[in-house]
Formats: sequence, structure tokens, C-alpha cells
Amino acid sequence: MDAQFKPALVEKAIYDFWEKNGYFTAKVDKQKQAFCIILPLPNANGSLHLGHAMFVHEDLMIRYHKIIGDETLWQLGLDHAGFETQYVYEKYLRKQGKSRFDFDRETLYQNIWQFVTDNKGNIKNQMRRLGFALDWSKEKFTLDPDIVQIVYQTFTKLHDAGLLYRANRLVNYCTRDGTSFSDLEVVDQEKEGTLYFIKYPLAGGGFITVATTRPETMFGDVAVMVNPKDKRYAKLVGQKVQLPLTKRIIPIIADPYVDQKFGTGAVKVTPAHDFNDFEIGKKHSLAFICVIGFDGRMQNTGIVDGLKVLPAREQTLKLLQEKGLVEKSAPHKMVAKTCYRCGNILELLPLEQWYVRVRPLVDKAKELVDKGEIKVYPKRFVRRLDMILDNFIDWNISRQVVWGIRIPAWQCAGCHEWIITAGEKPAKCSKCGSTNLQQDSDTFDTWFSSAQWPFATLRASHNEEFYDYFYPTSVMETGHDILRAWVARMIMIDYFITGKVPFKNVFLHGMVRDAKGQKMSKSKGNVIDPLIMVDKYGADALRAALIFGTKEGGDVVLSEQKIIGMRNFANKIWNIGRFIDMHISVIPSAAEGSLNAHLKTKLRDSSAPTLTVQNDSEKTLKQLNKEFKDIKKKYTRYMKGYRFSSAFDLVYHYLWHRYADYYIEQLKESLRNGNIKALEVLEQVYFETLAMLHPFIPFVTEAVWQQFHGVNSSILNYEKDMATEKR
RNA sequence: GGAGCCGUAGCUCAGUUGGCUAGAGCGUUACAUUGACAUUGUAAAGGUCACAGGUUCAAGUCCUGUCGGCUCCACCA
Repeated sequence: MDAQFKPALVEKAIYDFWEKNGYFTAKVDKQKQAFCIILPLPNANGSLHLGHAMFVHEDLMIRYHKIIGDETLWQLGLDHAGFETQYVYEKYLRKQGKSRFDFDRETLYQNIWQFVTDNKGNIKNQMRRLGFALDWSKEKFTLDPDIVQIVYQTFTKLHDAGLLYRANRLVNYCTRDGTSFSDLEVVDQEKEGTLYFIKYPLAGGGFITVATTRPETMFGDVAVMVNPKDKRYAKLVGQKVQLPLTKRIIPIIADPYVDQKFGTGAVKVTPAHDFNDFEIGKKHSLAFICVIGFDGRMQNTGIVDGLKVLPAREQTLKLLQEKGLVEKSAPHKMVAKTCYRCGNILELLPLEQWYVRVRPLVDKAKELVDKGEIKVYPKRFVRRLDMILDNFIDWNISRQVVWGIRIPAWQCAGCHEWIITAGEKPAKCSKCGSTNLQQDSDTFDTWFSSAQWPFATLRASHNEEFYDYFYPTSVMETGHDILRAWVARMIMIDYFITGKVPFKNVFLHGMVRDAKGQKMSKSKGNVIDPLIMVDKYGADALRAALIFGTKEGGDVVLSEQKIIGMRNFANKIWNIGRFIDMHISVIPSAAEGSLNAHLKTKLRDSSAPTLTVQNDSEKTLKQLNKEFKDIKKKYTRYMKGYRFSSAFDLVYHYLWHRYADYYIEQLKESLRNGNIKALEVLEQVYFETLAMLHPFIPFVTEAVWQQFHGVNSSILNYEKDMATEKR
């Protein structure tokens, strides 16, 4: 054995050994307990970042369960990541001086398919480098035909249950990217804005002043509104106002929604471009005038048509000022809803979309969590999940992107009826019989398919027995940042379809931060590339650094220094093995009779001094055994309680600072004198410790194991091998 | 406005039914080293556990309040 553990030399060979010998391949084995984790879908087009590296939590659970003898499945899946991927592809097109509008739908889809196919291998190989024990033989992609079929069926089942409807509502729309978003995909950003006070002429003379941050939307105003309790305006309610510039006549109405203290206490009502105004508009049966188009340009104004929103605002203000209708303006902190991808300020535009009625699904999900049918770790996230479920609003699942699963709904050109199928084009309209049917051009929100992933992936391409064995899955492990977008929706949808929970436990990990506790971002330049770290220090070092000294569910502070510290630990493990190995090689053959099975096989001829069985170290060995028994107990308790950091920390300190620093030092002299008993105990405890550490740092533990047991042996068989040896 | 988390060594953090002298990693200092490992070992320095009350035989841990930081949700004309 070398004086140092060199990860780069062994990692690939060890990984290939595991993969090729089927250590990761799951099968139904009713003699064993099933343990299944569904990998949170990485983007098929993406490459590995530290967020993915946190899946090491899943790997360690899988490996732990493999070692204790469970039948494990870590189900691999890749996401088409609809808008996300199309966005990246469009950027790629732009570099070539092209845009998506240069292609028809079918060609664009095929091009992106190719683009994704070309890149799919990256993330998979990167996950291999981290040592992930994924079942590669069961890889699924969200656009696999069998998955798509299941997604269609879910859509129709929601429809049949009355949980699906189409509605014309205001949606968050990015005019740059050309698609709508659900409320969860919107990023609020504080902006310095201006509040303008604009005088609206009263029909009977005089003015009423309204305060607004968006004067350009005044062309879509349909009323001016005040609080009914507001004495200042009591006499004006019911009167008419002339919209400045256009002279259109609108009423003054009263509604308690208005805050008397804000601005002038009078507010313009623009139902087509503001959520609250939209509601007010419905309540008071007001008209609906849309003055911003999907291209982000003004329309129907007769004055600033064709201008983009910001120039239109300036132009409108200029015209108002010329007429002396701008009373004043004041700086105003406002929150802008922006596109999470491109940062563009989103417009609220009326668009007909498919919505999932979530209330019944949410109520059931809450019940499942409250009853403990789904347990959440760390516990504090139960509250968060509850709150998330309480606040869920109906889910807009339509997206105006090409890259995705096209919605299986057709509209009759004649009677405008919508017909929903499980994928196939309907022969004729079910209402009027027309054959002129047009398929919805929209695709599903990516989360709609990922929400079905646990059952969809286990049902697709597997038989019923396989599905029954592994579903419900054991643990859903993911970042707490997608509790809402993903975890909550899986519970809702999957229970609706299968009548069972998708997973029995949820374990949430935190975000990775830099050495100063700051978020990692490209602009800050503090991003750590996991693969570079693996190259430099080995996968074990990176993995351990993500677990060591953290709190379950808390953020992980990562630095290169920390990774180096863990690399040192891997080396320590290696050298303990080397130490034992060196002593085995000098065991005199005369001792053969008293050796345990393993030592016998390792026995080598040597010219070492004559054996002297010593009892001087008996007390130390007794103490060692007792202490180790206690460590094992604690370890199991921690592992079962999802306290992985504590488990790792425990064994780390035991092996390094008790086993090596204390016991080995105590026994060194005795070993030199040929104390076989001490060597046996040290070896046995060492192997057991390796097995405990293996889930966290699989490579070094396997490398050492194979040094002792041969390259065809694996520590993943530890329990089985030990059981055989005992017999 | 509602909720959650956090404040412990120079830095980053553990400390889960309240219980010996409060820990780790990194950093710092001194010493050791030819025989497992310098990616090492031994030892040291360094803490009013944010602050103020309370419960208790006993509080870093439980309760109340204050201050400071972070996050989520709602609202924002």
C-alpha cells in the first residue's frame, strides 16, 4: 500500500466495478425490505453544480441501506426542463444570429431534442464521479413516450374529476421570453419607482387626483375608486370622470379595498393589468380594456400605440404635463414582479390558460402530513409545508413554449368547445360534430410532469409487481427551496392518482454557501465547481465536506480548506489500513492455528520473530471493544433518525482520535511483540468502522476493503460477508 | 403585516428528552518526528454561550422580553 491514498487512481475503477457488477441494480426481492429514493430530476441539459452534489445525502441513505441488507432502488430520471432548456437553447441560437422564430414548431422541437440529447451524458457522468449509486439501468426521461402517456392520463383524470378548468385571467407574462409563469416562478424585486399624482377632470368641473406608478396604463382605466368611508370623496361617488388625453368617460365608484391613507385615497382601476383591479373589475362588472400586447407594446390607446411600456410611460407623462395634469411626483419604493430567468419586469396580461383546481388536493395533502403518513425532517418544515398548502392558489399549467409536453386538448373551430384526450386527436367535436379541431399550442408547465415523477417513473416500463414493491417510495430528499414547487405538488397529484402517498418521509437539505456564509453566485465569483474539487481532492473529500459539521436541513458552509480537511481524513483511514496490513504481513506462520479466518487467508510467510502471546494489553482491548459497542449503537440511532452529520462526526472522531490516536498508540508496542489477539481486534473494529463510514466516503473505504479482501470483493456486501464468516 | 431560523473560540459551525471541567474543522503558538500517516502526533492560547429577566437542585439547552442578522409567505394604487 502507498503511503498516501490517491483518489484519482482508484475512483474510476471502483465505480466501474460497482456499476458493472450490478451493485446499483434493483430488483424485486420479497425476502428483503425495499428502500427506494427517487432522484430529484436534474435538467437533462445541465451540468453538475453543488446543489446536485447535495444529493450525496441520498447516496448515503442508499448505501447505508444496501449495507444493512435492504433491497435498494435509487431511481434516476432526467428532466426536459421546458422553459428552462428552451431559454438556454435560444441563447445558443442568438449567438448564431438566429432566433426561435426562424423555425417552425416541429423543427424547433427537433433541434432542441438534439441539443439536449447531445448534452445528456454530461450530468450523468458527473454524477458517477461523485460516486452516486444510481440505478443506471432504469434511467427515465420526462419526454419518454411512456411518461408522456402517463402525464396525459393525469390530465384527463383531473379533468374528469372536475379539477381542471380553462380560464381567462391575468397571468404573469414575460414579454421578452414570450411565456407565462405560475405565481411560484415570479421573483419579487425591490425597485425605486415614482408615484405620480395625476389630475382626472370631473365631468362637472374640477379634478380628482389619483396616485399611480404606472401612468401608461391609464388608457385601460375603467373607473376611479375611493373608499366608501372617505368623507373627502363621499359626494363624488357616482359621478363621471373624463380620462385625460382620451376623454373617455369613466365612473367614480366606492369599494372598501381602497386605503384612504395611501396617495390621495383615490385610485385608478385598470382590470386588464393589475390583479387587484381585475378582481374589483369582476366585482363591479366593469369593462376590460387591454392596452399592453404580448409583444410588450402598447395597443388600443390611440395615443401611444406601438411604444414599449417605458417609452410609453414617458410619452404619456409628457402629454399630461403639457396639459398641466401632473400634480406632483414622489419617489416610491415598489416591488416589481420579474422574470426569474431574464430579470425582465413581468406584465400582467389576460390570457386563457388551463388551471388545476387545487383546493381538494391541498386539503388531502394537509391531512396526510398532519396524520403523519408523510413525515418531514427536520420537523420545523412541517409548519412551512402547512403554510405553503394553505396558501396554494389554482395552478396555471399552460406554458407558451415549444419544448415540453404539448397539452392534449383540442378546440373546436365551430363551437369553441374544448375536447381533452389521453393524447390522441379526437375524430370530431363531441358537442357539434365538427372535424375542424385545433390542438392547444401550449405545453405543460415542467412541474406538472415532475409532480408525477415518483409514480410515473416506477409505473412506466416496470411491471405491477415492481411498482408495488417500491411504491410508496421511502424518502424524498431535496432542497427546501423546492418544497412548494415540487414536494407539495407531488403529494397533491400523486395521491390523487395512486391513492397512496408518493413517499413516506421527506428529508430536506439546505443550500450550499461559501466560507463566509454567502450565497454562491457567478457574479460574486465565489462559486466552487464540485468537479474541480473532485479532481483535486477526491469525491470522498467533497462528499464529506458537505456533510461534516452541518445541521440537518441547515445551510452548508463550504470552503476548499474544509475539503482539504476531509481529504486528510480519507488519507488517515487509508493509513490505518496500511498500518494493519504491515502488521499482518509480519505474522509468523507459527501463529496460524490461533488466527481468525480472515487473517489466515492473509497469512504470508515471513521471517518475523517468534510469536509471543501477550496479555499485557487485555485491559486496553476490553476498553476498546466496550467503547466501540457504544459507538455502533449511537451510529445506528443517528442514521435511523436522519441525523447523518452526527453519525459521520461520531465515527470520524472515534476512528481518528480514539481508535488511531489512542488505541493504536497504546497497542503499538504489544503489536511489535507479535500480539495476535490485539491485531485481530484492531482489524475487526477497523472493518466495521469502514462499513459505517462507507455511505459517506465510499471510495476510500472500498479501496481499503479491496486491499484486504481482493478486488472482486465489495464492502457493500459487508453484512452478508460477516454473516457468512460467522457461520 | 404573518411565520420560521439564527446570534456559542480569530473564522465557519456542531451541541435533540436541561446534567461532569462547553466542543469540532480551519487558523494561531510551542514542541516532537527516521518504522502507518507532515495530508502526522503531543500540548497550548483563545468563549460574560447576543442582552435582560424567569422556571429549576441544575439552563448554551425550557419560558418571556429586547437588540441584531437571514429566510419564507402576504401586501404594496
